[in-house]
Amino acid sequence: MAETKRDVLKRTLVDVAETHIRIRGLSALRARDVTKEAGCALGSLYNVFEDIDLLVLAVNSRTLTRLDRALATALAQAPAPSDQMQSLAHAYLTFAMDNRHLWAALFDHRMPESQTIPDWHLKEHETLFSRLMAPIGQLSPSLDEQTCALRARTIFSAVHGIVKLSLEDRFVALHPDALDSELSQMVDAITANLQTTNERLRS
Amino acid sequence: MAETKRDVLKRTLVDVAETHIRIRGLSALRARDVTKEAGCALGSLYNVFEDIDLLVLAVNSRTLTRLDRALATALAQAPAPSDQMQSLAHAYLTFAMDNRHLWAALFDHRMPESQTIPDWHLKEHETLFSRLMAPIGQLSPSLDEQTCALRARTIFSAVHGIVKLSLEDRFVALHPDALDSELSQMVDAITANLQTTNERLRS
DNA sequence: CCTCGATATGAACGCCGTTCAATGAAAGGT
DNA sequence: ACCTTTCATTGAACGGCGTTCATATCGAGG
Repeated sequence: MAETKRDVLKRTLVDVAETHIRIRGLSALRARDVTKEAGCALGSLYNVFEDIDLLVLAVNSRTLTRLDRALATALAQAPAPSDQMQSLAHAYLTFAMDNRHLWAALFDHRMPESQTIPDWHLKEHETLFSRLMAPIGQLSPSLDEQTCALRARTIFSAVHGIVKLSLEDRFVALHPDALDSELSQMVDAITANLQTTNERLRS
Repeated sequence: MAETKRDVLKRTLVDVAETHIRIRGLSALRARDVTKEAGCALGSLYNVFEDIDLLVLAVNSRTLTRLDRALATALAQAPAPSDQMQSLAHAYLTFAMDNRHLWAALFDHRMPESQTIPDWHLKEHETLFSRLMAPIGQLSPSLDEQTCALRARTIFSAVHGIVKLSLEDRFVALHPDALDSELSQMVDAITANLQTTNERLRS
């Protein structure tokens, strides 16, 4: 099936919105700006997307895909599981710094008034967590899959918290080297804990 | 100096806004709703606050005060530094769950267009971090004060990340017991790491 | 009782996301 | 070639938002 004109417009709108968010941030995104730059009428946006939030989700979907590729690369480049943990965390930090606004949009965007995020998009987020499961499983082979998934989510959240608060305007900016070293230290603590947990379970 | 009418109105507006955020969340806060419920005209809000963001900061300031008191209590109730770390983390989780919208507002609120957060409010946030410094200093006496403050910020961020992502609508809700146990595990990992760090530095 | 500075008011403004009647374009039938 | 039917496109208009400001109201001092 060929690409319809509708598909072309849809892609153009996502392209324009992505560029806007990358440069000016999510909070500066305006339906009028996007449609003007895409060369279509204001109303056309609503022929293609239900509302502007679904346009944002389309941009976030792209960002998640790129982020996941970065994590997969980081995973492949490290040999031992403890190296993989470090590699994943620092790849996450690097991606966040290189894509500040697009990455922030992943977590800052809110659906309006009790409208829920579509399932396909939630699953894209879960993919991020699951990247951690391989090294966790190797460091703690005694963990069953469900516990492993839970642990992956927790560790992701901790690393995410460190990166997020560091990059917010709310707080005094940290020296990049200090941030890097703090993150390494935290991942070390987590990795060591996974290993001792495994030893406790084996005995 | 007596409390002027202006002060009374100011307190009433913060009271009303606080209740609104507690019940309906920050994103549902409207200048018209607040002033109507406070029994004053729409414009009166702007005689007392520069804009609605400073009203939100006033509410957040109250929340930070209550949160800090909860952390101080948690700290006082635990004897050993490792217990204090656990106590602080769980007090944070409890406060977040008991004050979901007000607590979320602390981190979800954004100043408009490159306007910066006032210094007095930034300092209130820093107070939170510094609550961690006592137990960290005891677990790792070799750390100098600056490193200690840095570490406090990192550990706060990690715990915060776990609590924040768990309570977001974005992801599937976790069973409260599982969340509690994951948080304990993470704090254990961090505490153990602080101790081994200290031993490495002493040798 | 009047005067005048300070305070309170809410209609009006500009901007926002969203809607929808009107217009235009494309496809098919005769 | 022409009409008809269907569907996409358009942008003025709508309701809701934070914010402003000319005007009305108040209250203390003369």
